[in-house]
Amino acid sequence: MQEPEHKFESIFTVDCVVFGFDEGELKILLIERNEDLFKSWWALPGYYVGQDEGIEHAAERILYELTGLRDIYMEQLFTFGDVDRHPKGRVITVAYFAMIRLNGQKELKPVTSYARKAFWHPIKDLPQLAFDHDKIVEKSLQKIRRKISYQPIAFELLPEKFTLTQLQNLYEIILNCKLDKRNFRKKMLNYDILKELDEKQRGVSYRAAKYYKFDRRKYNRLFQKELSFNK
Amino acid sequence: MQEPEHKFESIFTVDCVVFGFDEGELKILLIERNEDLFKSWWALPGYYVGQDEGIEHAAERILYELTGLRDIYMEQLFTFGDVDRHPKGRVITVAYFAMIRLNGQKELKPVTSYARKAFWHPIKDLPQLAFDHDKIVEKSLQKIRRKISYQPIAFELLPEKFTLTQLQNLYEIILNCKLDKRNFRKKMLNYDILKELDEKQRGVSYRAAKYYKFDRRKYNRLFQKELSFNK
DNA sequence: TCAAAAGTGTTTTACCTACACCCATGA
DNA sequence: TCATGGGTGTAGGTAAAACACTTTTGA
Repeated sequence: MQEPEHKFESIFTVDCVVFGFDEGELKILLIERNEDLFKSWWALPGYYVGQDEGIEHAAERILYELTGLRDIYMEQLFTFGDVDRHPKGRVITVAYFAMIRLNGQKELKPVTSYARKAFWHPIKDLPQLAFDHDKIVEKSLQKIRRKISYQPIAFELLPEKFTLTQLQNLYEIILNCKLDKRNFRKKMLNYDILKELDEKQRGVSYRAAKYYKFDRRKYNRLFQKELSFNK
Repeated sequence: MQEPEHKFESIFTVDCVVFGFDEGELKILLIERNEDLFKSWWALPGYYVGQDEGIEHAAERILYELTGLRDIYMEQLFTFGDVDRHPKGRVITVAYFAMIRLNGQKELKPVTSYARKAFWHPIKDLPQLAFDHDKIVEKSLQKIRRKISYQPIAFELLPEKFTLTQLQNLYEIILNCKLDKRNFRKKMLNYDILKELDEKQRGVSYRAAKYYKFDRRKYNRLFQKELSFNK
């Protein structure tokens, strides 16, 4: 199987597209690079995979180092390996995407030095990105658009308690279209994966909305069914 | 961004899961290895990615070398990089899957020497596979099961002309369940992506079935719509 | 009392499901 | 004429889509 002219070694990395939802906007986490290469450019948080480290582990580690968050919904997205994607040589990157709830906190504190800062950027208004990271972002957007319509990943982005309107806004932003309020509610509540709480919004100058939370147990049951396909 | 203890180089490869449909069975193409490592074991066709070769290109090249086929539907599946997936060191592999029409030909001639032989194996009855290739096969099966229900990739497996019953059989085999004949036909024809041909089966000792072919132009229109999601 | 968002039902339409018999063909 | 698979329609149920007004709250 070896033909030496084809065999070579490559550096490989992971890059993470971390989605958050805040101020009514879908955002992704970018770092400002502190390296000679693409110095001061914005880039996706990414890093070398360790010699004795699984890829998934590397992705989780990087996310932790940048955000202090663990146990986050995370999924492999795609592997980008164009010959010329890295100016200094062949670097193959495995992209992951993650979705986190910001819970109101405005800033995440990186615990590593390999980025000068980490900031949330609205997806609508991204700066120019280093390497082929714009391609990676584009692909991850396609992915969550498709995924949201058959799996309720949107909940990962919302706070523990949320109103149906907040949920609908999020769907509208991800799918980039208006949804009908009554139909949306009917459909969502029909899935029977939301638990209505006793609590209501407070301090709003309009009729207070009920809070709901996501019922992961019920969801798992539903998703089992979804996997068994439609006859 | 560099922290030397994390940076290292890895060999990387592509592996292809090539699906075919023949004798009423879903099959995948396996090679018999001719290397010291896993000698004489069955494995997915895979190979080192070249220094100046894109990953996708490598996948296409390998498929060509093993089957003589080009311009095949092919898609990146997943990247497998467990630390211990290769006994001789860290090898990361990008898996692709492909679907080809066998057109009645029983054998494909590899044009390389890195496999002793290449054979079609029924998916129901696979031999033990080298490395973690069983995991890769499992993942690709999940993928096509899901994909077939929102994209008509099944056509790639059938001959140019096919009967609705052949198409239904293929769906049943991939989805692993019985489908209702009338409902299946109604739904398929409703998609309006099949062209009815004048031709019929010949030489069969029962009522001859009409041949259809896949209308890629109409399909593309449909798929555009599908991508714009449901309000 | 006003502004702003919450909350609520019905009708129409399309699609999914279940189900059984006659037809055409070659042996 | 027989065996084999090809081919067809309908009724009932479920989910999606379209659509507008009343309610609650604080300022």
